[in-house]
Amino acid sequence: MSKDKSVEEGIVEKLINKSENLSRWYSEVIRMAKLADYTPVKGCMVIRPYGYAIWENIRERLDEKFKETGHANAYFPLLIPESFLAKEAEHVQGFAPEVAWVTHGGKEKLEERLAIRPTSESIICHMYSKWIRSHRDLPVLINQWCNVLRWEMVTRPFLRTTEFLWQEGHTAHATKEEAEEEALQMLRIYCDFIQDELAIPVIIGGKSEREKFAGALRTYTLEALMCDGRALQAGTSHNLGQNFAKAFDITFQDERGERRYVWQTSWGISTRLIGAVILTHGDDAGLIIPPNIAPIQVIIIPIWQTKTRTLVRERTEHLLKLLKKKFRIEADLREEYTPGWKFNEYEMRGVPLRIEIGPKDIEKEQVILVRRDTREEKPIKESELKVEVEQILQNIQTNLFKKAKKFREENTHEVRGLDEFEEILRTKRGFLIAGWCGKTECENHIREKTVATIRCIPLAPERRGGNCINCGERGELVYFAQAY
RNA sequence: CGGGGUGUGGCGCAGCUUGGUUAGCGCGCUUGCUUUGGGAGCAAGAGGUCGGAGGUUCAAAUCCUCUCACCCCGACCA
Repeated sequence: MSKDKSVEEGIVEKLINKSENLSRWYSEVIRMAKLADYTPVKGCMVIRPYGYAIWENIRERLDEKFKETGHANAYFPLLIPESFLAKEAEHVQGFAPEVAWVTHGGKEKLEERLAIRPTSESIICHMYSKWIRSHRDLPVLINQWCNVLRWEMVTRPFLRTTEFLWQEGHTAHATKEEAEEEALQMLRIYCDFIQDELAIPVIIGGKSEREKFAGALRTYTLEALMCDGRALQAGTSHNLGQNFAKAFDITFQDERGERRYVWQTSWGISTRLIGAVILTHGDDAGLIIPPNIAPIQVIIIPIWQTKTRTLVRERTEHLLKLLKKKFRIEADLREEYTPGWKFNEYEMRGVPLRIEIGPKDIEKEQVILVRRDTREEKPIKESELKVEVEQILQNIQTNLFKKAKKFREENTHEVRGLDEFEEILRTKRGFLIAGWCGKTECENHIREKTVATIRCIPLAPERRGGNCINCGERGELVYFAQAY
């Protein structure tokens, strides 16, 4: 918030413009909209009821899709013995810098340190090795919703916190093909979910060797472009191959009685998605939450005078009752705030649709609908309200997606030379499509020179083939970007 | 982890350079009355050991040392 302006106008609780200072806008809007708050512990935020309701909606809708595809929820412990974590070499190495340790129980020093889970592969694999004996035990399709802890240098609410909430799926299969199919299936589920429910367009594809999950055979990713032109990983799905099976000795007897290692996957999304929603859809007035996950989809603001209060209140309560079964709807009947104040408040908090009702509307048997994304206002007859609200919410949902997609398209550049590559990164950022030969040394070189990394090797490229932007050798077209 | 910045009632800040009475201001909050179609008005109130610890001094929000947190810009990660 600019100091001079606030002093002049005598307004303080006014949000900074999104375009003026994105970082500041981001933290202010989170605080002002009561999504989350800071705590005395670095990197550990409180997710407040309004923010948590978004998470609950995300969880509910995704959980349903997991169940539809045969997965069951379970819960594994928070603490993991050090020796478990150490079993898969690449895995430990990958996570070592960000693991927090429990060293004491009360006053007793522990014989073996316990890691606070940064992810649960190791403890889950340990259990799988006990549970899996026969091909008849397969596949194992388990998911858990939990918290994990990663000791981060730099933290930001939702986008990178020390503790965060997520979901991690862990599956074991008899064949390589089945595991690969599972990893891809979950990638598609995430993709549909993020695009349809969160209205965020994503590019799906594989990670390079350098960027893949520590211990995985292959990592698939969903990459979204944020409004500052940087890429955010919105979810991942790993084909773990037999790496963990070998480290944890997870074997089964096949139909011919032969002992074989299982093939595994793991996949996850986190509360980071809420950060992606905030950055993708918000504007100068505050949040815009896609209707499908909005805690409040519709807010009714009554407009009354002393003489008309009872009348308007009755109409409001009637409307509320009428729409409550179908929508997540609330009415703000507080008398101590003016309608104008409430308009701003609910816009800031990202409620997709507002219904205004006052004496003039009651006379005409109508209400005023105002949508958050376009601010378009229109009077609607009460008899058509239910249908209209549903249509507008749906329209907002698709409009948000279209807008975000348009932004992504405008900020995706195909480049041929490193100079052009650098120039675009320096000025406008965004996704850069360029050829890459597949060698890590070229990847590293590009990264050192330009700060961009390979975000994604697309599964469905528009065109195949391209010469490596670094060495010129024949390769594939991949997405580069500066990462969050 | 490097470079820069900020910590003063709930929020945003002033005061600090040049130590000196009861630490101010705006918003918010409480109570009352009047208001209410885009952030209402008046009146009366409540709320602060100045991020923390040490030091200098007759005297510290102010000077010094250390520390913690947060923000911004970079290197690593969902």
